[in-house]
Amino acid sequence: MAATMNDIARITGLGLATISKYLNGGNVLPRNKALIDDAVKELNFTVNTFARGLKTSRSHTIGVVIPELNFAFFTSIVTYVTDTLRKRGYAVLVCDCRTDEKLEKEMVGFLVDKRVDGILNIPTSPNGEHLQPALDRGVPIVLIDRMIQPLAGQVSGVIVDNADASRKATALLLDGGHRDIGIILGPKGVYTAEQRYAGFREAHGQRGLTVWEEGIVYSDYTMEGGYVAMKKLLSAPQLPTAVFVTNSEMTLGASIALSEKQIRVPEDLSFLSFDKPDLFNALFPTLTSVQQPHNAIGETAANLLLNMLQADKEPIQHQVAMLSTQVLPGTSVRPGPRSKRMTI
Amino acid sequence: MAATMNDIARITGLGLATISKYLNGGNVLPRNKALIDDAVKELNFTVNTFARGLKTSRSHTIGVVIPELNFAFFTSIVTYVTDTLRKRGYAVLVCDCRTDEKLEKEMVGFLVDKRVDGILNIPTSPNGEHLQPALDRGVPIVLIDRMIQPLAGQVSGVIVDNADASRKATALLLDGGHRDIGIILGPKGVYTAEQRYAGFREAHGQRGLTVWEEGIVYSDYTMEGGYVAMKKLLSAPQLPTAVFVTNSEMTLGASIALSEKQIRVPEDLSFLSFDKPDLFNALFPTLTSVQQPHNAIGETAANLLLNMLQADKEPIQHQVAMLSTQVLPGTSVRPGPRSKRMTI
DNA sequence: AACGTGGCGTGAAACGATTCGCGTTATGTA
DNA sequence: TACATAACGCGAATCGTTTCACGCCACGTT
Repeated sequence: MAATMNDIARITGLGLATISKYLNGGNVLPRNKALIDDAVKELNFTVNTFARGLKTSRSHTIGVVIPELNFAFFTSIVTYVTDTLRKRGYAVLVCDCRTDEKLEKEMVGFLVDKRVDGILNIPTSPNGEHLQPALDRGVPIVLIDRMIQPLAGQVSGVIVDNADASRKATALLLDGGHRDIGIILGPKGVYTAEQRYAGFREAHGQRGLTVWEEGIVYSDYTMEGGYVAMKKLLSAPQLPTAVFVTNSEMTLGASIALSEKQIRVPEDLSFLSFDKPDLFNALFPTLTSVQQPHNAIGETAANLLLNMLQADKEPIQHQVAMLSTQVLPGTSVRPGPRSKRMTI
Repeated sequence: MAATMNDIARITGLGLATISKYLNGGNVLPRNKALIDDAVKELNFTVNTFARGLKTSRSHTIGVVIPELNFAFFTSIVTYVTDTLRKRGYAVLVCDCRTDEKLEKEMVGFLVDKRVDGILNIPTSPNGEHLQPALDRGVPIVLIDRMIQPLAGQVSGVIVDNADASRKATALLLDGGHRDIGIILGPKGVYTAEQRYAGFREAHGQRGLTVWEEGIVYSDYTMEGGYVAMKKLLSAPQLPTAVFVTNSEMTLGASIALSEKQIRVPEDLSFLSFDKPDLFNALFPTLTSVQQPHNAIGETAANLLLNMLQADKEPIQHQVAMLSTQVLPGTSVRPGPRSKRMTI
């Protein structure tokens, strides 16, 4: 049914090799260019990706494995990644593993069987075992957002400097005089949560201050979790003077808890978020936040992978790109009661 | 490098045809089953999808084109669709066209070139031209959430009865005595927005009531849009006694506007939402809403497509599945001041 | 005892591109 | 004019499955 290169050869009178060469960007006489172009249009020809793949062993398809498609940050990354790859002719197979390690492993296998040229992964499993099938088959891998130490040297990665981001955010609060700072974190054991926690402590340490341990709340990066966590902070005997929420879903939940309790920001409480999506702008115009460069993360990851695919024979150079964040000033943070707590 | 069926044939001493048959679920002597299984394991063999595709012209890959990956409803559908399809061995290429008709068309072409076996589409373009390349090549199509009349008979579809849903929701308010009802709609011209608008009018008409025209606000289905729209309703000279928000993003935005203005639900205002995600439960435990069966929508769409793929030679029977919604009772709606407005 | 039947197995011909190693032609130089 | 060189074109093999058309064998039936 569909037209093949043989049909084009027949119509144009050219050889297969010539047509193939032209279709792949090679040099051909102008007359033949035109001939082929016409024939392609007339027959509505497109290259058969199966046949091409069979010869070249390349699918021009990339697999993306993420923990949850419902999380704004992940979705955003997927969008940028997909855009960048599609512009280079790559399609993207998206796999949401529901934060399930078993499912994640299954999906990597699935993608490998589908013969993807590379894999992008925001890992759920902390140890990286799930990627073994891909490594075994030499499928290039780029991790995003979360590192896996045991895999260093075998994969590339793109992360933001989470500890630094958290340090900067905390510093803003501490230097504003806050001492009783609440922090709502992601799940214990998740790379980003640990890093952000570390930065929080470091900022205190650098200033010779102790951390207000009661203010530390581990949650789950969901809107609901943020809501519950904020409620918990607000119902404790001692209230924080500032709260740092470490992702955008939780920020949404937390802010709903705030307005429920009629707590004014920043009059009653200073409020700082991690990663404020664009659509927060109208809602929380004053919100101070740490911004992750979503676009850059996605593009960098895609480009890193594309480079690995280019480097045909030379041994691949794995690298980890660390992107920096910036604090986006708002008015949701104001000076706190500096004197309230003692320095060490 | 990778093992092929030839290797298996060599090791087991069997013919290619036998191995192929077994691998595709055919009957083979138990002894040979074991032989093949062992060899497969030993060689770490997996079928080469390129070669298979070349012979069968099937990629076992489905393309999904949606307007925005950042919208909870769409993402949710993608998740269910992907799950259902993966269980049947199909991979999913996800394309977010950013509500851009030109991009949407481009993506359909891209998917067709990638030789997807079928396309699932929540259409952005209202006329369906963008699907022509797929139709020309006989790629089965299932539309989701939004119908395209000119394509009737050429594609299948899965929608919910939006008019009915909206009618039921509106009826709840009207029968509760509300007359000045605000409704926050999606963009004019978008299928679901029009349908929900129609249902809103019908509910009034059925009761011989006139619509409070000032309460109709077209927005854009975003959180930000819902926020702005609600603010607009609240700043008009005459306030609504109830507001119906027609998607979940806008509900979130609208409810933030409400708490900003310290408007209590349902004391000051009755509030009804369309499609409340699970994670709203903790935040708005009392919210009354119209529920769309996300899971069923995704599964039905996937299954409809799978059926079309099965029906190998017989002419495909196109059908449109219309799923129903249900009103999930909460306490965010309470009787309104029945007498305030006159019947016709 | 002859014969039909059904279950399994096999060889070889596709599917439609890419690519290697050569041939042919045009161009520039001595 | 002859010849080196570059530019371009061509034929044929090849990638790894699927599938068609048979062949073989063991049964059970009459």
